[in-house]
Amino acid sequence: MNTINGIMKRPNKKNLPPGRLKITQALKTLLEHKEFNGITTAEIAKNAGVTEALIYKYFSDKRDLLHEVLREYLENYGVQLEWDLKGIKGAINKLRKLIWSHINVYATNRVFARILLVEVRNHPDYYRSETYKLVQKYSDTVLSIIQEGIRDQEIRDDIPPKLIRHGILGSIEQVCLSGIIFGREISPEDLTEDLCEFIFKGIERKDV
Amino acid sequence: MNTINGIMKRPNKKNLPPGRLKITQALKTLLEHKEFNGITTAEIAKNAGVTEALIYKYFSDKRDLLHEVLREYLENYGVQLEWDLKGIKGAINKLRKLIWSHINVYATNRVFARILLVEVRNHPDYYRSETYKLVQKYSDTVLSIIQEGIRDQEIRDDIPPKLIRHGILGSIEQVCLSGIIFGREISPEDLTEDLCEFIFKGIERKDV
Amino acid sequence: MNTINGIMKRPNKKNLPPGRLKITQALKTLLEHKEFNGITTAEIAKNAGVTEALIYKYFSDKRDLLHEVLREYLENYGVQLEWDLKGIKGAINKLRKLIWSHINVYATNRVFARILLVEVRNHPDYYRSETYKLVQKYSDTVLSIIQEGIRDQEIRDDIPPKLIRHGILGSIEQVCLSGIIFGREISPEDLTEDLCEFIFKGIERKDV
Amino acid sequence: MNTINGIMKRPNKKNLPPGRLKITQALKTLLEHKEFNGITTAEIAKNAGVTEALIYKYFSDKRDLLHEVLREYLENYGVQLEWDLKGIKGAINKLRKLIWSHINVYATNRVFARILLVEVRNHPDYYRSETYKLVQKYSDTVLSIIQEGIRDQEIRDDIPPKLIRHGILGSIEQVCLSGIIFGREISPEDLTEDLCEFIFKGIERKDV
DNA sequence: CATGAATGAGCATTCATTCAT
DNA sequence: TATGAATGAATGCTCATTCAT
Repeated sequence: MNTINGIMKRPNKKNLPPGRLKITQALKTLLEHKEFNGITTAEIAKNAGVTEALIYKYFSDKRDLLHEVLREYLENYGVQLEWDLKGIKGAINKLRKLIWSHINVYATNRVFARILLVEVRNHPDYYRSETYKLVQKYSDTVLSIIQEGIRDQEIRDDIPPKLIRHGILGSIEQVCLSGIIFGREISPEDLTEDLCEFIFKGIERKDV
Repeated sequence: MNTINGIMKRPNKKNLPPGRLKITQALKTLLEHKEFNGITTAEIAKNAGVTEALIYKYFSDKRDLLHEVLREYLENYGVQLEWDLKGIKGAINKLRKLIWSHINVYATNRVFARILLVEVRNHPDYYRSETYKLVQKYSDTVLSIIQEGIRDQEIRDDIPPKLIRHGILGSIEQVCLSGIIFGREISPEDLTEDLCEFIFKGIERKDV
Repeated sequence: MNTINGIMKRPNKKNLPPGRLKITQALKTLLEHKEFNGITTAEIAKNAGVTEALIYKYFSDKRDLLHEVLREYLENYGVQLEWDLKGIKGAINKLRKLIWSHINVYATNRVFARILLVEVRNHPDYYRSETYKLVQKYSDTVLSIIQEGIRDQEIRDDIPPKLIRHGILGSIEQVCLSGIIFGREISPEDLTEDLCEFIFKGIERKDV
Repeated sequence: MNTINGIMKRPNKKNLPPGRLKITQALKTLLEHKEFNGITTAEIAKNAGVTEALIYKYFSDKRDLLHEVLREYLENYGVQLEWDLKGIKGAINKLRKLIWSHINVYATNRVFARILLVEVRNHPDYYRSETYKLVQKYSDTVLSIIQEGIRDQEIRDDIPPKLIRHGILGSIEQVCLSGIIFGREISPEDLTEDLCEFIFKGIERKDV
């Protein structure tokens, strides 16, 4: 089977031009130790072994390149999540797994986490990008699990589903953020445990 | 009495040159909406209504200006804290008030909080600055309250005091950080409550 | 034959980018009337008909540009000297020709002389530059002629060869310096005559 | 007697304002280790213990300050020379003493020498300054000694006196310049000896 | 006699971006 | 598919100089 650790290889990754791949890879590598604004196009090109001009052949500008890198991460996470949720029954169980998956991908992909939480957030062009739609799609996934839970009477129906979603995603960010910014360890298991205890106490339906 | 909200006006603030005052004020204002690296000296000067050169008459460079602004905040908070702790008895009670004071100053001075938590932390020159000594002084204050608590048998003596301090200050940062970065509300009362419950359960001495 | 005054045209000169050529040429021209520190990058760029940024594409900084210009001169002189020494027999005769060549290149290339004698000398980065190695190579050439002279019993063997070299090169500088700084005429023939009389009287071996 | 090493104290030196004295002294000190263009007004003021503004109370600009410092040296040298020539008989003997005096003042006052030989020469405002008149006066002194020598038939009358003067002063500069620029020792006795031998052979009248 | 406050013009250097080939 | 050459608009910072007091 064409998988690595349960992650499907994207088939189109193969036929992307080599220069393009080198560029995105170079940015990822550089982002491990520097913040995006501190990285120059010259640096990216040099690390990629291509010329600066090539960046502008494949990406409309420097931020667009960042969005594309983010998109790769998001797509991988999308595939991963789909895999992770397979065979799980019940909305609460699905949410628990999703929370773990989310925290885990932040814990193991600091670059991904940092791009999403600190690099793109304050820039309006991000919200207009194609990449942002992937985040919205993910957001929709979370919402539909919650709605499934309400329908199946696992989750209280007196809190607006979107508020629940906001609570969940906000909490995840909150517990991960300082770990990401200050480079501290993030323990997916522990954080998931703490978070679920806290969240589910509030949203789970107390059967009559 | 010469006070505002219990904060003594620094008498020397009056005889600082007007240009200097305008510059620090301009930076504070700009920091409300932009991050430090995105603010240019030209912008600061224009907002202050002075020339760029004047910045370098009063500050050795752009970062030094940032440190000076931070110092003003720190000095004010130092005075405020001293006031706040007056008349409070018992280490636990003092710590509770200190935690509230700390969270409150972050909640009401977002610029202060952002400088301290995100702008200066990664830059080594900060740790060599005079300003950093104020932070250390504050850190010492926290430590001496903890030691007082241990001595008076309010606080467990089997955890190293510095570890307790690290836990307290780290928790404060953790709960405030996402509020600060994403510009969300911070409720000093609620956060203090949550935090104290969590912290004091761990450190308070169970009387035999 | 592809020569000018016996100097081989460097073949790689042709395929240097035009902008780079324009920049070095512009600096050479400006150095005829101004000292290096008084020349701004803006001036260089304007004279070259390029933008200031291009200077930094080809040279790491302003002084590096100066070193590159100096290197061109040194390389040309190196080629010239090799040519000039061809077919000359005897160390004393070679030294005489070398002295004339040296003085002559100063006399005809004031810019070259001024860079070498007044612009780079006091700056430590020069001594770390690649260009400086060319000067050392030249220095080695002089030394080996002296050693040849000692071996062939043309030159006294009771003075350390390096001291002899120091005397020769120091004298050349001394007699040329005021001409260069005050823009006076330099007569290679006369100066060589005077210098050789003085130098050779001291170092030539009196046959027993 | 009101002298130091034979140099008359200028009586007006006493009633110059202290700030002015501090400024000129500061520049002299700084010139020992840095070139004039590399010295800032801020530096001068700081070293003098006064404010930058005061410089502009006493001097019209930075170069004017330099000229004033030069003037002090020139005035001192003028007084010294007058003293040195006292009681000497014969133009040739006077010239010899003058040459020694000139070289000696360069040897013992590097700052003076450097100002005169490298700092002011290329700047047209120097030639319009009051200070330049002192140099011309000195030049006149030399000329009149030469004319005295011609009149007394000590010196050849078939070379224009001004050409002789040019030769003498030019030679002095020539032999001192490299010592000054490269910071080498200057030996007044030896250089005077060499120079006089060379010069006097050319200009002395061979009696029939 | 001296200062404190402020400035205008300029400096070397950087960087994302463009375009003809 | 990729490059080499070039740029325009800043950027942080410096410095001689002015002027009211």
